[in-house]
Amino acid sequence: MAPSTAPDRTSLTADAWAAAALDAISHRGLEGVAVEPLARELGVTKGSFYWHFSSREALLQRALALWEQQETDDVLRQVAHETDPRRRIESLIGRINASKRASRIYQALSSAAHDPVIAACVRRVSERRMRFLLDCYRALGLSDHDARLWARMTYSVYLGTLQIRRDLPDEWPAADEPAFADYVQFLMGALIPPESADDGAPERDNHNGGPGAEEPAPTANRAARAAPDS
Amino acid sequence: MAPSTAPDRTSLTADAWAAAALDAISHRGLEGVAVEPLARELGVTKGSFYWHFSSREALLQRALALWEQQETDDVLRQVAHETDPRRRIESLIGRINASKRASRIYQALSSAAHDPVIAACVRRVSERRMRFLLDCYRALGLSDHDARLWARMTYSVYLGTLQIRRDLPDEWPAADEPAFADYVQFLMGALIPPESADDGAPERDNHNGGPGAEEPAPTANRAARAAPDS
DNA sequence: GTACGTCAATACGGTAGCGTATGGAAGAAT
DNA sequence: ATTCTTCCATACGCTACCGTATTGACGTAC
Repeated sequence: MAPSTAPDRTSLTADAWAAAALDAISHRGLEGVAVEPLARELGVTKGSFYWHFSSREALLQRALALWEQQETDDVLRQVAHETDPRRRIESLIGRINASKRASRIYQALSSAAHDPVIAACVRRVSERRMRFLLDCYRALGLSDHDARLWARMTYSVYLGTLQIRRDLPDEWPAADEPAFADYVQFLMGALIPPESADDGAPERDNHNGGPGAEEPAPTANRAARAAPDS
Repeated sequence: MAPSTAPDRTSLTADAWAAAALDAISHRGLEGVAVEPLARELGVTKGSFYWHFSSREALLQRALALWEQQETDDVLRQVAHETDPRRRIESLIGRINASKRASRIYQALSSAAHDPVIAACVRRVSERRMRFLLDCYRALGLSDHDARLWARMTYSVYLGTLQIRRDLPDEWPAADEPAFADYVQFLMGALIPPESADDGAPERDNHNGGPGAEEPAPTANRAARAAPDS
């Protein structure tokens, strides 16, 4: 009878709970992750929850793991196919208007850094993003020092834009307005160092000639780790 | 009884409660603003609170008003004396390392935008900051359109830097390290349009690899330090 | 069928926090 | 001194949530 009511009545996986928890975070913040309200949303009761999880804390940890994985997978899928570092940066800048949900989760977690578990998770994600940018700028031929300056600035712009989009929605143009493409273009000019005419090679080959031809050598090029969100 | 840390036992003003609430926000987030814990911290009981305020909501509103006022006064006090727009921007950039407490409050409030009252307050403060930056860039001779591009980017860098400082403390240099002044100098080169005031496009002839190579902007040298205050 | 594992409903106890009711101490006003 | 106002303590009920215990429905193995 009624084999397909609104939710699948068959069962509930732990990941379904974790996904619901992430949703709650994005909508109501971290404190919105409460067992009983979540159970109501899922059409079950606490009895179900405490079969899958030992505590609310366990749910949070699973949700964090899910988020961390999604966050890295997403970027890998969308940016990794691009090999030219300049285009990688451009692609990242162009994705500045991506998922509101992802940015809400990120900001909620970041502002809940009292919890050391959350803080460590946020830190790992941030480090991966930063390292990705750093590698992009190094691949442009910048020194480690200069690449760090540029990466810091670009990542700041990225994070700050998420904030502006939330705090000043009027200030942020819709993705289909010309002002949006306009601003993205402006950023691409401002956040990518000039060609530096004397240094002709746009992509300076790696000093380690080894895996130059081998495309996915993971040891030499860690630029395939992760980066900003979707 | 038990005046543990009570500075003055005579009485308690509503603003003292509001200040304590802001402190709680900066340390434990918005949900850290709870009547009974705050009362314990202040060495009194709920009886006192509900004499001064009608509800927790009223306390939050008062705290928000206090924050909004402090936030605007702060900037006015520190930047208004500067009249040259270029130096104003430089001064703002130099204050990027200012109060950790203020940035924590800001981020906690921003990530609690479910509450429309908080959202409106955050929005007013953000609008003010943005307008201030906009006026700075306009005063440099940029068109309204271009000034908006630059202001957005600079405010993004500011907000994003607060995030990085929290999420990646290792990535952020201490205020007394040379790397800090270094980065601030880099930002001043990147976030202030070149002197040629007739163009607004983000084309630059400055800095291709950081501030070390050539002499940066002519008026950039001080305002490169600020102290974290809490 | 019976037995067992899976998943969930129900009922219960416990805690933290909000808000109210009431009374009381201390100074000011009379 | 008596009253009034200010400020706070105590005690209470209420709700939301956490976590546990117990039971039951349902499928599958035997």
